[in-house]
Amino acid sequence: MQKPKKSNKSETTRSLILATALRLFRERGFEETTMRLIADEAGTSLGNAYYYFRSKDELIHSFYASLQIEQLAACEGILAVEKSLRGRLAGIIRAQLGIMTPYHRLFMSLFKIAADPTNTLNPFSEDTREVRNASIHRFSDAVGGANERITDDLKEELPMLLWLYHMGIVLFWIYDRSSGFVRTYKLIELSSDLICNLITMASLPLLAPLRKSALQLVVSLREI
Amino acid sequence: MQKPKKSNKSETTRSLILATALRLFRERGFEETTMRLIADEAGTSLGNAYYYFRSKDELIHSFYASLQIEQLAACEGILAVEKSLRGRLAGIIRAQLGIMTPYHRLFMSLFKIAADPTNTLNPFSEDTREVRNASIHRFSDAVGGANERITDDLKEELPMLLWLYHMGIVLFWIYDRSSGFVRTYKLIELSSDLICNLITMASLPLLAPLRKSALQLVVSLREI
DNA sequence: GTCTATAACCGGATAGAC
DNA sequence: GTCTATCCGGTTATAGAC
Repeated sequence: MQKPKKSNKSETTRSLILATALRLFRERGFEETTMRLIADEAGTSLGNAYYYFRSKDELIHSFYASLQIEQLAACEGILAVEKSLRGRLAGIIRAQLGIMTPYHRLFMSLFKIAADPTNTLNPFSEDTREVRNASIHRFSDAVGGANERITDDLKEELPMLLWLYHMGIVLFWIYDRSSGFVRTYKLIELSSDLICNLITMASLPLLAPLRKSALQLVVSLREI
Repeated sequence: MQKPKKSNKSETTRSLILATALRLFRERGFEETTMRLIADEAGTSLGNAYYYFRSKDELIHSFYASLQIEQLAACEGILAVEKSLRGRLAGIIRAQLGIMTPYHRLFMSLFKIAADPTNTLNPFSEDTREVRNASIHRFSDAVGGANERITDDLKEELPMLLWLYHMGIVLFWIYDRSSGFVRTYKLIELSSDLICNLITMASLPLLAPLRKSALQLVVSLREI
C-alpha cells in the first residue's frame, strides 16, 4: 500500500507483530486472539501494535494478501498442465484450498466476521476488491485457456460466476468436519462435473433463450 | 417460550423494556442502540435489562415470531387464488416482503448479526428451525397446489430450494435502495420466470441426466 | 518525525449487594 | 427485582522517548 522509508527496527517490529498475530490466529482463531495477547507475545505494548496495524482486521488483510500470492503461484502450475475446463476448474480450487488448509481454524472463526457485508473483511466488499479481482482473474485464465468452445456472452460472465461457485466450495470447506476434508473434495468432483456439463449445454442453440435470460439476470444482479 | 407466573410489576417492566428496545431499534438500527440506552429510556438500569433479556439478541426474537404469523395469513390468500406455479411463487414472495417492508431498516441492521452462522438469529440455525420450517412449508404448498406437472424427484427437493431462492430475494431486498423497492420486484419477475422455465425444462426426458446429478448434489449438500 | 508505552473510553455482559 | 460496580476486549488519546 504505502511505502514510507522505514528503519530496520520498525520493519522488524512490524513483521514480528504480524507473524505473532498469524501464529495466534492459527492456534486460537480470530475472536479468541486478543490484541493484548498479540502485543504481549510479540514483546511489545498494545498501543504499539495499534501503531503498526490500525485495527485487528488490518492484520487479516495482510494475511489475505500473502495468501493471495501463494495461491497464484500454485495455480500457475495447474493451468500450465490441465487443458480441459473441468480439470482447470477443479484443479485451481483444490490447489487454493491446499494453501488455505493450515489456516482452516482461522477461516472458521473468521467466517462470522467476514459474513458481515459492512465489514472490511467481507469477500465482496470494496476493501477486498484487489484480492478478489486477482482471484477472479485466475478463473478468467481457467476459462480462457480451456479446450471447450463456449459462447462469447457466457464466456464474459463465467469468471465471476465460477469465482462465486468457488466461494461456495470454500464455505462448504469451512464447515466440513470430515477428516482430510474428503467431503469437500468429493463435492468439488461432483459440482465441477455438473457445472462443466451445464456450460456445455448452455452453449447449445436449443438452450439459447434460457441462457440469454439467465445472463440477463446475472447482469442485473451485478448492478446492486 | 417459557411461562412462569409473573407479577404484574414484572410483566410491566419486561414489556416496557421490550417496547423501548424495538422503538430504538427501528429509530437507530441494531448496533447503534446500546443496552445502556435501552435501559435509560425505559427508566431502569442496565443490570435490570439483562435480568429480563439475557442478551441483546433475545430482544429480537419475539419480533421474528409475530412476523411469521402475519406472513402465513397473507400467503393463504394468495395460494387460494393463484394456480400457476409462477404466480404462486412470485405471489407469496411479494406478500411476505410486503409484511416485512415497514421493518426494512431493522432488517438492514439485523442482517449483519443474522449472517453469523453461530448466532441464534441466523435463518439457517437450529434456533430458527421452527420459523424456517413453517416458511418452507409455504413453498411446499405453492408447489403442491400448482397446475404444472413436475417430476417427483424434483418435487421433493423443490420446497427447500425455493425457500433458499426466496432468501436470496430477501437478501437483495435488504440492500435494495431503489424507491418502493422496484428493483427487488423487478428481480422477482425476472427470476421467478427463469426458475419456472428451468423447472419445466428439468422435467423433460432429454435433461433427466442433468437433473439427476443436480439433485444428487443437492442431497449431498443437505447432509452438511 | 518515528516509535513505544500507559491510561483511558466504549459497549456487551456478569457479580453480587440490597 | 433492581441496582451499582466491574470485567473484558477493541480502540483511542496522548505523553514522552529516540
